[in-house]
Amino acid sequence: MATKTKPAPDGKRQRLSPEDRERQIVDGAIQFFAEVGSGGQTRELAQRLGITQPLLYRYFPAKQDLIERVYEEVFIGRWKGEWEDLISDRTKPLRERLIAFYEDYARDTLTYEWIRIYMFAGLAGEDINRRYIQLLEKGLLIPVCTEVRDAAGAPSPTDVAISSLEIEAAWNIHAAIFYYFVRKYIYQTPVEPDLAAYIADTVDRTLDGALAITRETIAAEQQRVVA
Amino acid sequence: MATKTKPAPDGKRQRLSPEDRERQIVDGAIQFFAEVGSGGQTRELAQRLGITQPLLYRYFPAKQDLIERVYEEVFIGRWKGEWEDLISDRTKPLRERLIAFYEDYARDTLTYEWIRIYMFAGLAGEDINRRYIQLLEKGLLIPVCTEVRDAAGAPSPTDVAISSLEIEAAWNIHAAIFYYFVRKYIYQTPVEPDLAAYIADTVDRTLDGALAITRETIAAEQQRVVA
DNA sequence: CCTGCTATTTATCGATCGATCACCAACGAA
DNA sequence: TTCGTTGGTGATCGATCGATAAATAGCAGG
Repeated sequence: MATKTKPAPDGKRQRLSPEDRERQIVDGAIQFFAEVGSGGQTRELAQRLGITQPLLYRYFPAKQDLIERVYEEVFIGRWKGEWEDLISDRTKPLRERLIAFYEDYARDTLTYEWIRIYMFAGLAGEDINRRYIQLLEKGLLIPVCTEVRDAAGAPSPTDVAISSLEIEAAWNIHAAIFYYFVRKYIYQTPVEPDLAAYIADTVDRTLDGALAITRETIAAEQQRVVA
Repeated sequence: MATKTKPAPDGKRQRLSPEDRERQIVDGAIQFFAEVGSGGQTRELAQRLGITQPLLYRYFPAKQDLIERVYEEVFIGRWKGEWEDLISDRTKPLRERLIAFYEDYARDTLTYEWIRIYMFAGLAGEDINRRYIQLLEKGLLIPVCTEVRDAAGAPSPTDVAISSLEIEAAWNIHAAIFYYFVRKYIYQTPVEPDLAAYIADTVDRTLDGALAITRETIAAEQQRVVA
């Protein structure tokens, strides 16, 4: 991910293979657009890469194409299908699974570049955010709700559909972790330095709430069925 | 707040008092910059206001001055000192106080314009966010921690200093509410439509966690004192 | 109705930005 | 060494943007 860009040793031009150059441009663009947003100037990006601005247009016919490549690489490329298995692995306590997941997720996804590009894209009205949220619901929130049901001794979602408040409870856990990185990388404010402790404590605090709301949902449901 | 802008009834120019025109420009700028960010063009802002672009420069010598006026108006202007009293009013249960506060806070502060301008400003590296967070810590997070201490039957902060994990627990509550509006106004994704129910449920879920971490903090502290 | 003040517009400057094109030079094949 | 392919650069175009200055028009006071 971190391609070391030599700033053209002397004044000479350096000729790279198209694959290497493209990689270098995309990596540089991720850093650059994370810093200043997709409104950043192609000339400044080129300067940081140690190349001239027209060269960008040899690899990407328009600036927008480069931006979309960045979105693709950052958002779609970093999702791991195995996370769903990790969440659903009932040989370990749910608490431990959530902590393990969020430590992994924070390392792979909740980085400086990811958080900032994600927020820039959201503000720009890109639909990449909505696409990602669909991925998140299907691959994380619903599995979490399913496991919370199990941990609460409640019926599985195949018997009683997941309520919107249960999804919101899963969002609460996610929001608490996510917002930590918003504070760190967007507001650039000091945060609790021990990330592992923060994740563990936050999961502890928010998971109990999710278990409670699930029990309430099920109790209300059973009340409804009886009536 | 919502100044009705007549788009110049016919082609004629309309002459307003400086106060009215300035108010109209600032209100329009809040809407406009919330939508597109402070990078939005002065010509487009002027067009939306039904005035010409140079007129903006009669009221604000530079674009940056208008932007800072918007920050001032939105962030500093909307904070209510009475919120701290509401949080600290021990004649009502803490749960009810928090719900009442967040309903008020959501109505006054967590609006489309506020959330978006706040996030745009954060990404732009403005220090307005850090200033606001200082306000938030002093006027909300610390008072909440203080009340959580009381509700948990724990010593007051004057006896045992508030730990960073307790502050983070207060942040968890705040993040859960805040992120709901990020989803609504930045990602523009469907959210639970019943805001009052969402706030009440979220406070219920996150407050118990905060009480628990406070009890743990105090227990660890007392352990330390004994040893 | 006239006159002076000033809110508002018209016209335009200089800088910047995305994009294009003709030209240059690095490297492999012969 | 020569030469062709192609990665890379210099120069520049047209559009856009913040900002300025001169011209215009609405309105109050006489």
